Amino acid sequence: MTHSLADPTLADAEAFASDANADGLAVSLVGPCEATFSGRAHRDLAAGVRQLLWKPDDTLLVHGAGGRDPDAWASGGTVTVDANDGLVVACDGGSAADALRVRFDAVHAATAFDPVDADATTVSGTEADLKERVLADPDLIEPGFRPLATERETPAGRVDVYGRDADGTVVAVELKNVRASPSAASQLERYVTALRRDLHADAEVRGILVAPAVTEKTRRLLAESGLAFSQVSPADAAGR
Amino acid sequence: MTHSLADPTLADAEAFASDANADGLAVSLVGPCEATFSGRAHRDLAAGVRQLLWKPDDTLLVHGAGGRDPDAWASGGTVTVDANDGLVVACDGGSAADALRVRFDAVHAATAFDPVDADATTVSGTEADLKERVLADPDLIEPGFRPLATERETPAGRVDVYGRDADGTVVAVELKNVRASPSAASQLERYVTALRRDLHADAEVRGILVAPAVTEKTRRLLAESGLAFSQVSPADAAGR
DNA sequence: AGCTCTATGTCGTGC
DNA sequence: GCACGACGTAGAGCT
Repeated sequence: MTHSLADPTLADAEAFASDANADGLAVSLVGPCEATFSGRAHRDLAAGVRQLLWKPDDTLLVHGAGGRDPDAWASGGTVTVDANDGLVVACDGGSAADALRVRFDAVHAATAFDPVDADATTVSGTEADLKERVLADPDLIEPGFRPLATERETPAGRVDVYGRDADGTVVAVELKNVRASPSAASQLERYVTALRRDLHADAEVRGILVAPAVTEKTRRLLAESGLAFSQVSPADAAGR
Repeated sequence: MTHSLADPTLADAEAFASDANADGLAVSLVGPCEATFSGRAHRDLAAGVRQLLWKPDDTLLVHGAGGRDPDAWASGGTVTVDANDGLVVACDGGSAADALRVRFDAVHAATAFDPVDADATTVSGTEADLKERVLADPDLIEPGFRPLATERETPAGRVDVYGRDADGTVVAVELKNVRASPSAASQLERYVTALRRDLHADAEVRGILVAPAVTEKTRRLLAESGLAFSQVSPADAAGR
């Protein structure tokens, strides 16, 4: 399934890579290369040793020395390989004008393998879990709060949780499972304003930001807008 | 500089990887593995063939069949390798509670190489370029607009460009080099509100969103908030 | 270290 | 297919 070449000629590397891709395999090429990307932005990668990963879905990743993100990448286009002048792996970005071109002077190592699909990966602990948690125990948000709907539509977007507080006042809740930034405060304010407009002119609408924490500036923005903050962590059961 | 092993024993792979890392090299391991991540969220990768890239800065990337983003990753911690029970490459996330553990049943291919630094990469066509462009020719935003400051601080965050229009009215400009979403409108509204509060109570403050395009909902939100939109593309010279 | 914001963000979801 | 918002966002720039 997995096979490799050490120091292949460029012609051999070209055949190796295109055969592997035709077989639905992922290909890793390591060697000195330069690259350019042209699309929404422009990117130039000066000569240096990098790894190119060509996935079966025709995603190209060019990785250098550091960082989680590739130095250059392309996806959603058609990939071509050509060994006429160096080994050129190129991706024309399909509908977008994005184009990536990687040119290897030499290939030190080539590996092809049959990678597992993304559905072998499961994730938990996301905002969806936080929502489940507060719906199961609405008092976490505020004693007496009762949810009426989730993802309620407003002209300004969907409110995460919509309900009423102990006094029967309408409440819009915005959930964040990370420390909340100013954008979360203005997002909530947008919803509250839209709800006030949508309901009767004299309708009172409260807004509560639910998150494990807020930044200082965010706390101030909430206060200025008359919005509340309720501390709830996504995981632990000792909320509020 | 670049060297490889084909189908090494796990002990050999361990020695290969730790030696290479000690020499400041990047290491690629391909083979059947499973992995778990525990931190801000949880992630489980069922058994399957993947590529692990261990960069010299101790970033770990686990890539499967598709997508630009790794199936799992870790950075900012200490990486350890151990071949006692499978080949385990683990990263304790340092200050964060993030921990990634990858366990290989076998290693089909191992490659070590000396990757080029990120400073070999240059980028252009970003929002910074758009800012330069409108500062060089402020009439692109609106005839008569005159910039007074960039990144002006307000209690709600930094205004991209701050100036006055042809009538002398204060203007806050928010730049986007992509099609603008509702979040851009509320970001601009935050700044305008903060400026009105900061300046005299009777101060008039206008807000202009500068972007190549806006979505329909964004256009409506701008109108409701009394904010303007000015179409300027990051690249082409035919603005306004 | 903390905070704010950009990004070729990418990715999922709902229309 | 477009739009919208979350993301273990990552990464840069500034205080």
